[in-house]
Amino acid sequence: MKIEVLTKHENKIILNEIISKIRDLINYKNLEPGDKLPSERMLSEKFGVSRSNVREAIQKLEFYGLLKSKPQSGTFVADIGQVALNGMIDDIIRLEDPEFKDLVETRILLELKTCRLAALRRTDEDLKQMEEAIQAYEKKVMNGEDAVQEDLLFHLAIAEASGNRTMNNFMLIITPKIINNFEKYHVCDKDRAFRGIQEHKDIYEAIKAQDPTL
Amino acid sequence: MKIEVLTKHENKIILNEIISKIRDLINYKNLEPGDKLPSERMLSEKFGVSRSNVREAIQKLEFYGLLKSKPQSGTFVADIGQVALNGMIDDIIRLEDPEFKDLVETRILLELKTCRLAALRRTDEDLKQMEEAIQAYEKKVMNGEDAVQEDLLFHLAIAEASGNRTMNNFMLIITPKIINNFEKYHVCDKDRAFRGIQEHKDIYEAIKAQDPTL
DNA sequence: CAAACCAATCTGGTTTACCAATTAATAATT
DNA sequence: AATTATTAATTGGTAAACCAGATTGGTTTG
Repeated sequence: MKIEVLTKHENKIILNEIISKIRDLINYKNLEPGDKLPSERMLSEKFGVSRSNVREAIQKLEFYGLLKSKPQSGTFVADIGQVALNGMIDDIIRLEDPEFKDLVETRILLELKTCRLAALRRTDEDLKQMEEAIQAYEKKVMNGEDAVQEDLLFHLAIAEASGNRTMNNFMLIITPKIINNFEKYHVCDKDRAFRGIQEHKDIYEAIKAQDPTL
Repeated sequence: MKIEVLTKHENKIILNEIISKIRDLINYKNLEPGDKLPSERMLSEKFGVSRSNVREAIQKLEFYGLLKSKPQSGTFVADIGQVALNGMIDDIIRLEDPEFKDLVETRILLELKTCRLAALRRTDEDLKQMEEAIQAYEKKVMNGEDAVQEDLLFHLAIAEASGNRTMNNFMLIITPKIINNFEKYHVCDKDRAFRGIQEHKDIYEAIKAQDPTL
């Protein structure tokens, strides 16, 4: 078989095609939750693609909880009905890379919520971490240096203190994407950074006092 | 080399170990944003693990936007400073699977927000999708059947109508996990399902009227 | 007749070998 | 000596080979 190196985009296209074909197969064969998919080898042959690609597609669907593969056994349809499975796969295929405004919008939403949760649930250990992050931030700003990283770490510390692992994970996913887009525009002026110090301290005090009214 | 089949958990452990070693290496070598990491082969040799494992670790860090690998060229540190990079990697390693309450908490937060956004931004096409989802839901409930899937699709339709790809993606990630945990307890009784119909219709009308006060 | 056993086969996971694009080093040319 | 051509080595990606656990159908045994 001819070996070819694909770009990230091309790879995404054929990945979606395979996912789409897997969906069609599940429908055509009327596979129900718990049923076994054909083996990766058979799928790769049937679809005319390499097993690596089939594995990639399966792993993606597994990430979204639609399939479940067991070692030395097979890949199985998750405990989700056909209707939901079709809807979700369509959504997954349709899903494109997020725009910057989507990221910011989501980040604001998550930060508000994690702050409130952190105020209710923070441990002393969490407080200590946040305190360190603030001090690092303040030090950088006072020296006139860029403190985007320290700012970020403070917010991640809050997310961790919220005790909600899902939101913490989402914050981790969002943050670097924001940073990358952020640095392009370089929005952070000096005044903003100085105001940031007081803001951070206010948030810290509120969380310390366990007062969720931010 | 001895071949060994690992459980998902064991695999996760060694993955985190490799990630941790990559972080140490970046610190030790003082790699800055844009600098190139040693090749996958060298890393696998240095760490005493297989290249597959190294690739897995790199892909995970790439998912979180900390590394960037270019075909036939190398793997590079993303445009994120050392401080942030260390903080994020520590967070990623520490991150564990979410608990059920975390999922529900996040889902509620996202649904409220996506509803509000959908009310502001929905297109006619979105409305049509939502309408279909409601009808399917109503039909199932009226027949006394389980309608969890249709309920789910309605909420996903809202997420899509919100126009925020990040939140849409997050909803996709959360939903199946919720379903799996949900069906264990089987919380959905008949009365709740019937009330759901009216609730859905109310939400639909509010979004149709572009009124974000849900 | 049912249960236990066994070997052949199948499966997802893992390692190995190989590919082509890229990069560096070297040679050739002006 | 500087610049361009050319060759060799390196790299992430991909396909193929291999592994051991699981499955299955048939056989034997109680």
